[in-house]
Formats: sequence, structure tokens, C-alpha cells
Amino acid sequence: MPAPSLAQARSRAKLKAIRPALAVPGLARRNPAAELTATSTQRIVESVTTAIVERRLMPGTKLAETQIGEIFKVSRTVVRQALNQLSRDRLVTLEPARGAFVAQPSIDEARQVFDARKLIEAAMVRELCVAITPTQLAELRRHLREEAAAVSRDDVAGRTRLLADFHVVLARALGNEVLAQLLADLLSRCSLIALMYQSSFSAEHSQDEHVAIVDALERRDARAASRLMVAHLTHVERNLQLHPGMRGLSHALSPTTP
Amino acid sequence: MPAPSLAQARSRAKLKAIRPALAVPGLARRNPAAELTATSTQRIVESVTTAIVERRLMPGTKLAETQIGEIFKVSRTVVRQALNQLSRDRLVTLEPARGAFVAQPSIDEARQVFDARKLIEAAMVRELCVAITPTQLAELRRHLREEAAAVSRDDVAGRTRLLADFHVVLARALGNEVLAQLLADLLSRCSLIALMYQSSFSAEHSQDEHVAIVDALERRDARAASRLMVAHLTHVERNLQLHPGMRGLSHALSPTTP
DNA sequence: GAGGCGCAAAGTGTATACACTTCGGAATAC
DNA sequence: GTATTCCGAAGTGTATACACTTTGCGCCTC
Repeated sequence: MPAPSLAQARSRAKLKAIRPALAVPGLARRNPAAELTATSTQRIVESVTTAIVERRLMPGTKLAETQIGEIFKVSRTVVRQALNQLSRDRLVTLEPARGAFVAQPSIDEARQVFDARKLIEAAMVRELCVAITPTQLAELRRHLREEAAAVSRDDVAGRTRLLADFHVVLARALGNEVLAQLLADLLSRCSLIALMYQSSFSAEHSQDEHVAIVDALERRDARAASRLMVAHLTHVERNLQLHPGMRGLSHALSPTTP
Repeated sequence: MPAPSLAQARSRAKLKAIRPALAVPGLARRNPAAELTATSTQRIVESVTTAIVERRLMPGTKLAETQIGEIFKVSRTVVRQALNQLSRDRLVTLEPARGAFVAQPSIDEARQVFDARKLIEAAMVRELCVAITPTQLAELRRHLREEAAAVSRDDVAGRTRLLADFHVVLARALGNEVLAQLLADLLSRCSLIALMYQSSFSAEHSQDEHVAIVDALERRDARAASRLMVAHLTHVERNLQLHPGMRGLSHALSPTTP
């Protein structure tokens, strides 16, 4: 890596709003697996993603290249790479010659994402009823215990992540990393949707439904498993205020989870 | 991803002319819909994608930034953006400090992509049996006629595109652009897989199966439709030479370390 | 006083510059 | 003759420079 240039101490002016959202210490520690590939671009992508998912960056927020570059002490070149990646994940929208903004998924897009998830995940659990091994079931149970623990101790960030990861763990149980990655992308979009259309969602309820799904898997009851999964996702979706004109850019507390 | 060994692509890809592969006149005209957003980056992405899918760029081919930049008369900055996008589509792999190469999907990845497609598309046609409208059915029929025409006139490029598009058209019939995009990504990976594990693929056979699927949709026979879809994809997959040791091209070198 | 015009500041899009890594081959040692 | 080392060419990674677009504000017009 080339030596940092001296000309950087120039405009120390205004690193106003988005700095606190990104500069949280230990920010990237949240996903330890991804931290091995610590290129500077990847670091920025991780940080911004986490900041969005954890609601420190609101939908519509302008992400100015220079500003981000100063925060991470890199040039705009690197920032632009990161923003490009983020736009492909649909977490950020790029408007030509105007800049990058935290995405504001439309109501219609939200519906499509949830429909896609229902379709994919229902099929997934049906398949899993045939293919799942006792070892994998045990692992799922362990995950459920972690979820329950996070819920009971009111660890908001932790339970949000765990409740989402549940769905990726299911995909991975099919031995299909491609599918898991696909689902992970949809889930990150769901996080953004959830925080945009503020939900009155109950984490306990969601956790209970996860347990019911795994129960059905253990009984190898494909019909019940897929029905429960669709019901679960429908509940999550219904808890969003997806009614035109009721956009929830007012963000108080009350976490939402897939 | 199953940790693709870094040493894998050490196979010296011939640096020979990628220029003729990319400099085909009217190259981008093939997908007229996408040509409206003609930023230079997008132009390169389109061109390289088309070149890969149409087998003018072989897996493992080195894509040197300077070289591509000269072909398209742009700076490396723009080329790098394009290569980044392509790597997110899994059509290109980026090796740090070594460069960009046309991806060489592993056998395992091929299996996963096909399994994912079976899962998603089977569920899709099941859903479509309920939701599809006569208008959409007519549109599907029209698409099938185009397929048949391309097959009978031996328009290889055209039929390849149309046979792939069939699956995207199905997704779009559900009114779900998110799902359609998802599937489009999987399909472009399939093109790469198909050309890597050279298939004894029969376009007529594939076209017949498409017709059978639409027939089942018209009868609203969900069970048959999904069964036919899975069978169709299994046939396509089986026609690939996905047996270890029978790998496609320049796989002579075994990356096993002493 | 309202509305439009134009200019300057800020920000994005692209090109270029430079540092560092990789790679291949020539020179050397054994 | 084979293996090793070292150097130069080629290529990637990042920073900087510059041109052009957008945008906000003051100014002028009416």
C-alpha cells in the first residue's frame, strides 16, 4: 500500500452528520468472519452496511465521497468502489452526477422482496424436510437457543442479527452456498425495508415462529414447515406499515427483525 | 464460496488477443433494452458479458485493464469499475495484485447454481399455475414461437439468448422484478458454466421442454409444471460434463501442493 | 416583492501519476 | 545442466488533477 500523502491534512472542515454513524469503534467486529479480507474497500462496505442495518444511517442520507474518504482516510477512488458495491446490493442508490444516497426501497419493491423470500424459503424448508441431517438439526437448535438468549436479555443488535441469520443458516443446511448468498442479499434489503417502514414487530413472536419451523422440520412435515415459513414471513411483512402515504421515516426505537 | 484455491487460476491464460472478442462491431446491439443507459462503464460490462456468454472470451482469460481501456478508449478507472461489477456477477474473478480473469466456476458451484434454479423455478411455475393471466400465457406462447424460429434457422446466438430469456419471462409473469433479476443473475452464471463444461446440448430438446412447461401452465397443472421444470433443468445439467476429472479447458494443472 | 438569471462553490466523472507487486528471463552459482 | 537470485518490464492499487455538472445564493429585472 502506497504511503499516505501529506496533502491530506487539508480540509479538516466539516465531517458533520455521518461521521458519528460510521466512526463507532469496533463497528466491524460484528461480523468476524468477513474481517479477514480487510481491504480498505471492503472495510468501508462493511461499515456502511452495518451502519445502515443498525439504523445509524437513515434512508435518503447523502453519502458524499469526500466526506467518507476523510472518515476512513482514503481517497475518493476507494470510496467510489465501495459505493458501487453497495449500489449493487441495493443498499445505496447512485444518481448520476448527483451522488450516492442510502436507498429508499419503494412499497412495491418491499412486496416483491417479501414475495421472493416466501417463494424461495418455502421451497427451501420443503426440501430440508427430506435432506436435513440430525447434526444440522442440532445446529439449528443451538441457533434457536442463541436467539432466545438474545431476545430475553434485550440485546437488540444481537437478536436482530440472529433472527436474520436463522434464514441463512437454513439455506446453508442445504449445502448450497449460492442459495445462502442469494438469501443473504435479500435479507439485507429486508433490513433496509424494515427500518424504512417502521414496524411494530415483536421479536419474541418471531423467535417462537422460528422454533415452530424447526419443530416441523424435525417431524419431517414438509407441508407444515412451508406453511409456517410463509406465515412467518407474512407476519413480518404485515407488521410493516406498507400503506402508501404512511412512510415511517420517523425512527424511534422498537427494533424489527425478519 | 467453497474457498476456491488461489493457486487454481495459475494456469497461464494466453494473453492473446481479446481484442477481436470485444471489438466485434455492433456487439452491444444484441440487447437493445440495456443500451439506453449508455454510460461507458455499462457499455464495457455489457460488451464483456456478451462476449463471455457468446463464447468469444474463454474461462481463465486474463482481462488486463490497460488492454480493455485501449479497446474502449477509456481510462483504467472506468475499466476497473466495469471489472468490479462483473466480479459481483461472478462472471469475472479478481485476484489481488494479479488482475481480472474470466471466471472458472467449479463443479461444486455449478451444482449449487442448478440446485438453486430448480428450487426457485419449480416454486415459480407452481405459483404461476394460480396467478398467470391469459394475456401472459399469450405472451409466453409468442416467446416460444420466437424460440422455435431461432432454433429452426440455426441462429445460435439468438436461440441461446431466447432459451435463457424464457426463464426470466416466467419470473416476470409473477410481477416480480426482484425475482426476475435474481434469476437473470443465475442464468448468466449458467451460461458461463455451460461453456466451461462443454455440453452436448440440444436446443430442440430444450425448446420442446419449454413448450411442455407452458402447456402445463395453461392446464393449471401445478404438479406437472414443477415436475417438468425440474426435469428440464436436470436435463440441461446432465448434459454438462460435470464429472471430476473431466473438467473443461485448461485444467491440466492440479493445484495440490507437495 | 416575486421571480428568473447567472455566477461561484461544491461535488461527481474521468484521466493521469506514482508506488508497489508480480512475473519472466538472464546471469550466476553449484 | 539444474537451480537460484536478481533485475527490469508489465500490471495492479491508490492518490491526485482536472473538467464538467449540479446547486445554492445573490443580484438584477420587472
